[in-house]
Amino acid sequence: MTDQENRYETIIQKLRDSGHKITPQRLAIVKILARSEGHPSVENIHSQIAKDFPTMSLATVYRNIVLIKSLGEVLELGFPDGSNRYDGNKPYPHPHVICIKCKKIVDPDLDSLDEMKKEVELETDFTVLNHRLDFFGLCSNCKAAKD
Amino acid sequence: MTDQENRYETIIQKLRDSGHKITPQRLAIVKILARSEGHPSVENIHSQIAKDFPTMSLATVYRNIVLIKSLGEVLELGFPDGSNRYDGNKPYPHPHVICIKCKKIVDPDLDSLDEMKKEVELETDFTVLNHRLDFFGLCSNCKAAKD
DNA sequence: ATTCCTGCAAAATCTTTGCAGCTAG
DNA sequence: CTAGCTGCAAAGATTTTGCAGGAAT
Repeated sequence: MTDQENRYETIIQKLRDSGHKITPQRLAIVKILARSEGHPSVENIHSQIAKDFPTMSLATVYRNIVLIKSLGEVLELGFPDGSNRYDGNKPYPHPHVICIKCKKIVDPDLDSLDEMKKEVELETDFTVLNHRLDFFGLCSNCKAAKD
Repeated sequence: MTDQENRYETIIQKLRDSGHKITPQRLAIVKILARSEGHPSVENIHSQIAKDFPTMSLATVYRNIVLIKSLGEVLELGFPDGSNRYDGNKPYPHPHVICIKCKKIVDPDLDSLDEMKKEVELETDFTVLNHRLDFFGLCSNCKAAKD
């Protein structure tokens, strides 16, 4: 079973377990979130579904994202320009590297993350529960481009 | 000269140099941003000024923040709940540690930051230009509190 | 004197909510 | 059946913008 099928099943199961109905709209949203290809926005999710399901409403996308967020099965990525994008494939906090030109998002594996977290707790006497680590820059393609 | 007086002079000078007028409203906003005590929000800045200057408008606060941001002299901190707060005292990217209970924000010095940036560039082949590093948790006071 | 700035109100986003009808279980 | 869900439209919340009068230089 692929990672994405696995995520899909997990989210659907959590919805069932918490007594929520599995509607076609909900299913379509979960399917896209489980894949989270390119970290979709609300608009993006809505328009993907609206192709085959013209009455799909934005409100339903918003409501379902709130619901799935409350189950801890999707991560909301708010960006400096105010836009939000979502990750239901890796719904736990993790670092992102974002190309400011083509908007590509890469998830790096950073060995130094644990160390940094320890350093934060040591220096500030906080208990760290969560984090948000984003690096912005140019991807290899956009660096090479002429314009 | 204190750090904050220094920031105040720097911002005012940048405004003059770029041909902008120094109005009383602008001055009041810069004064608060230079200090950035507790990392104020737009509402917060506006209401502080409105005490002594009742006609002060929110639009003017927004317009001046856009201007000062464009000069690189204030950092905008967008939070997961959609709120924004500002730092004109340290306007360059730096890590934050935020208490989810009392909303206190601490700026830690992290030796591991350089290493992490290198690790990101090595692993992703991006050129990193900017970052946004926030840790969320409980500060020592809130950890100790009973409720 | 000019040019830029401000206050006000309207507009533009983005997200949430009330309601009446519909549907999954 | 019936609790929960959806679509629509209206309401919120936050930020931006057009305009005419006013202030800084």
